[in-house]
Amino acid sequence: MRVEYVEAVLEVVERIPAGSVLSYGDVADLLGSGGARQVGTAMSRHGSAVPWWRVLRAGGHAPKGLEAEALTHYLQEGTPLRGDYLRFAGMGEGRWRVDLTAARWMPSEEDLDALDLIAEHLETSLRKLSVANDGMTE
DNA sequence: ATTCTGACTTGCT
DNA sequence: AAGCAAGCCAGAA
Repeated sequence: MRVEYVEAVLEVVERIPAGSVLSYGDVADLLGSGGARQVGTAMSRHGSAVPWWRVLRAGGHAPKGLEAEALTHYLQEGTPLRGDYLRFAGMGEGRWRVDLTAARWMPSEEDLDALDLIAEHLETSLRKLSVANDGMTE
């Protein structure tokens, strides 16, 4: 996975405001490159320095293995949740999910501009590399 | 080229 | 809610 891709993913995640979230697939769509799995891989390996809990599965479940820690962040940020999170909030246990329809980030116009810029930059740098590789192959 | 492996997704039981 | 199968995209062996 190219560093340009990882950086683009992280830039997008950093723009998600507290209390909002995006699914892995959402991020991939915004980038216009790769898929949900790629975003997941990038976050798994390089996401520790950004608000990683704001990117999660399409069904509203937090990233595998990080549910407890994610829940504390959701409670702090007031992220819309569904389920029995109240009862076990302290331990991060119980059945709960982020209410994606309510919590999904709706970027403002300027945010959209910034996101477009990120996607565009990513596209051009990836294109350059593929051209360079074609040259090598021949 | 083939197979396996993922912080994935969608549809169906 | 939980499990499964398929489809998905990329990297590694």
